[in-house]
Amino acid sequence: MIPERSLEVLRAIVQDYIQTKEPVGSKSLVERHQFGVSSATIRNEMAMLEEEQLIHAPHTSAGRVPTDKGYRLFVDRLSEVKSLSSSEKAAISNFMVGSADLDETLGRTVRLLSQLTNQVAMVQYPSLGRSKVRNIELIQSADSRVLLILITDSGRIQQHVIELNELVNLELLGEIRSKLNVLLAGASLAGVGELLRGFEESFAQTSRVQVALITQSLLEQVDANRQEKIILAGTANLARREEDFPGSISPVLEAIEEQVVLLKLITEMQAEQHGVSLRIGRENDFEGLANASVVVSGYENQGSEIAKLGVIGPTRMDYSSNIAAVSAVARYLTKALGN
Amino acid sequence: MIPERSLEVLRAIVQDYIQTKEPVGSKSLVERHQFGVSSATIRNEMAMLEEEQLIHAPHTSAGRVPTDKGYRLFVDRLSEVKSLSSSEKAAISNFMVGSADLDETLGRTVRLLSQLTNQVAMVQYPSLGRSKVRNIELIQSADSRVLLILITDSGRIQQHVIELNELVNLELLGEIRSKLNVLLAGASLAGVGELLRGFEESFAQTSRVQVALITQSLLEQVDANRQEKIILAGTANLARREEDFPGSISPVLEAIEEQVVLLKLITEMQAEQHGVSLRIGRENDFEGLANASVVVSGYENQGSEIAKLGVIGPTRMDYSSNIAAVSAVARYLTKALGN
DNA sequence: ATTGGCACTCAGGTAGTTAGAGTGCCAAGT
DNA sequence: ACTTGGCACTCTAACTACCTGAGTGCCAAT
Repeated sequence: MIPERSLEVLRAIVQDYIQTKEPVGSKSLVERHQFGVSSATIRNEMAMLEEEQLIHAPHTSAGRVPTDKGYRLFVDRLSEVKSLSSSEKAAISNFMVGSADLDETLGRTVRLLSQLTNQVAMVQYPSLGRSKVRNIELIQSADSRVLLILITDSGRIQQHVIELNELVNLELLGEIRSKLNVLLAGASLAGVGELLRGFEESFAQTSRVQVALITQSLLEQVDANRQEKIILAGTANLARREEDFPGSISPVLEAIEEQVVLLKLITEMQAEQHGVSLRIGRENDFEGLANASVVVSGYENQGSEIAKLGVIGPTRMDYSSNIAAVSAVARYLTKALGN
Repeated sequence: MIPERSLEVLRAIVQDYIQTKEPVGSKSLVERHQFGVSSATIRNEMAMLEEEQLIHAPHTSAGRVPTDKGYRLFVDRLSEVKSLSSSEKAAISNFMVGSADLDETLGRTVRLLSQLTNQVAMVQYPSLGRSKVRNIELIQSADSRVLLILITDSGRIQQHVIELNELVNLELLGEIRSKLNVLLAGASLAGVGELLRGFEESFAQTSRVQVALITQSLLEQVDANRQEKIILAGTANLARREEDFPGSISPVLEAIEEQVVLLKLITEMQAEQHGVSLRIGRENDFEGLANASVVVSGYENQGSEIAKLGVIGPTRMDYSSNIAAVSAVARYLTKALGN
């Protein structure tokens, strides 16, 4: 086991490095912190820590910088979650006021999070996996087009335009609509496919083509929910931290622009402590994020997690405050969705 | 007037500079182009061009770089719009295939444009100013909530959730819905406010609160359309061109993240030639875009312009191809919306 | 008007030097 | 068994000096 004092030294190194952005040496360390010992002793400690791969010297005569492993140990065992300042809490409450609309709520949330952390913030749209159908509507939107609207019990609304290639028959549309609702109301999205099997056979031969087009589109809607969506804010914060990314920020920008990558990342991450999950540097198995850390928390509706939100920043980020912010915003969002 | 040959020299300078990213000197100029004259003559020409503020020397013994004014003259009088390669045309056609949904069409368009140009692409959502109401739907989305859907003749669908604070009365809802449609179908959005005046008075006293809530939300919907929306793609392309932005890319990122700035910019720009409008460097009166150029074109539906799209990149961009791409994509989008 | 020639300028690269921060290790002290 | 002062050593970053080459402006000759 690593002795207590070594851990203290590690903590000090991480804190100083985050603050000063300079590799930290033994001398400045004893100056800034009250260890009861001399720099030589600290040097010995640092040699141990280096042995353990927790810190690393960029070159022979430079100070030490935490490794990914060092940061990991720091967040797991050494850091306390800062509580938010009252002005931050006020900002959160203000942001959340008055929006019934899911799109708007999530939009506000992501901007809030990016302002709070000064990092790139992301919010995943609620997964519909566990949702249920509340209502299905079919509305004529042009001569030969129908608008399909799917409302789920989590309040998510999904719409899609269907091209029927022939004039819309309003009577038929009404019939399809009510039959669909009778059949599917309350059903889980996962079960929709099964329930729809053979659905068009309850219609007259001549209508079946149209019915099939509609049910097919409905299935696509349900399926489209598996490939979820993420919204981002604060991309400019990345550029402002440019010097924190050796090389260039462009691989990071590319990674976060690629929804697929982000989604994969986010869904792989499982909550650790404080309901927050994080990946540090190369723990992200995506190359472009080798110098980035990701802090993520789930948010809930009706008691179960429906999606995630979080921030992305340089490995040298202030983990304490970012974890606090992500976790707080997730809680507030959960609360906001509760109404 | 500036003599013909001087203009030839300017064109050569712009072309070489765009290609090599190096200030271009008199000697390399005569090597790369067949002017029938010596480098000394070119030097004289260049002195004239510098007099006219069309080019500029970063320092005494360096080559010349075009100024904003120089680029402007180049695009206005010297550049020919490249026609797209057949592979580019193919890419456009492919991208446009099969999407009836406005959201999806615009999403594809913006990604297409960013791939085609290797710049940051933007697409503005259609302005509803000149649109007309096609259909209004009211759907119960929870016990005390109603989903208001507004469909316009440009195919745009807008939705909003209304909290009624009491149980939804389905019969009343149906009544409101049909009366609204009778009243507003075909009306221009601008006229909706006028038409709704006194609308709730045709309902029983007890219902008026709910009716008012709904009409109010409808008006907000219409109003919300004045503050338009822009979607972006290819932000990572900025970072890849980092060296083209003296200082840092972060002001540029900030500018394009700020929808308000972009919208102001876009709406101020009026079509010049080839239906394309551009702002070069400091012609953008926004400071953060001092080293950026913006290429914009309008796209149409039913014969009139409904919104704009374009790209943003460094002033040292390939104007010919970008203008060609923007203009082509705008035309294709217009065509796609025609269906 | 064009051109070859020439003196001049200046950024950027190379090389050498220095200062300072930091290290590892050892022998002595507690 | 730790701790510590001391010391030799290392390496980067910063500064200097120097040089090279690309490019210029100007002038006298064509």
